[in-house]
Amino acid sequence: MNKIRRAFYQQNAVAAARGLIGAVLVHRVRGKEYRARIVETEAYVGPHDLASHSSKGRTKRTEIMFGPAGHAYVYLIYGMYDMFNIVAGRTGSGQAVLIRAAEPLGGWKADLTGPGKLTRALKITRSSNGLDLTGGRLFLLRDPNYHPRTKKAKRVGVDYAKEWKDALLRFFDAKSPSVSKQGLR
DNA sequence: GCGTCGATGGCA
DNA sequence: GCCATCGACGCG
Repeated sequence: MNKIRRAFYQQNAVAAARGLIGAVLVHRVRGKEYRARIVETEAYVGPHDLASHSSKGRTKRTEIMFGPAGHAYVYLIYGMYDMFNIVAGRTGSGQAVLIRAAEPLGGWKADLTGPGKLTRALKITRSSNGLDLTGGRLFLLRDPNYHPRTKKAKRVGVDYAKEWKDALLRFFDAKSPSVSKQGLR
């Protein structure tokens, strides 16, 4: 398995979100290594996408989304969950991919069937906001031997986003039992 | 197996 | 006053 390089993340968010289904997420923290296969993602395609945080413009929080691709965008939601995203596309385009669900690998048991549960189990927190994902701490691997059955659907929890709320920008592996609860449609 | 609701904090 | 969520409830 090869580490995913910056050129991959520099694709637009839709291509990156689709391409990350089946990839392996690796987090090395406090002497442990957690691995999980990504089975669900969502694309946030830029400031014109009313569901995207970048639609609020450049603020302290969204600044990272407008930076170079391949960096982590981690933010707090509902006062208690960290959401893990990957900045995508050209620098300044305000795109990102939300990692929504995964399956634990390597004999490790965990429930990763939702974006909040995933970050909690993998110990990904806001302290990793801005981290370069081409480094050795938090990164992704492409698995040439795994072939997901990728389907697309509406994004979850974005009913406020007007004409963008029904866009088919969520991708999931129909072979996986670990898609988030809201996920199977 | 559903729908509803409360927890909880950063942000604009 | 929102939220890119989750788990606990109450139902019958």
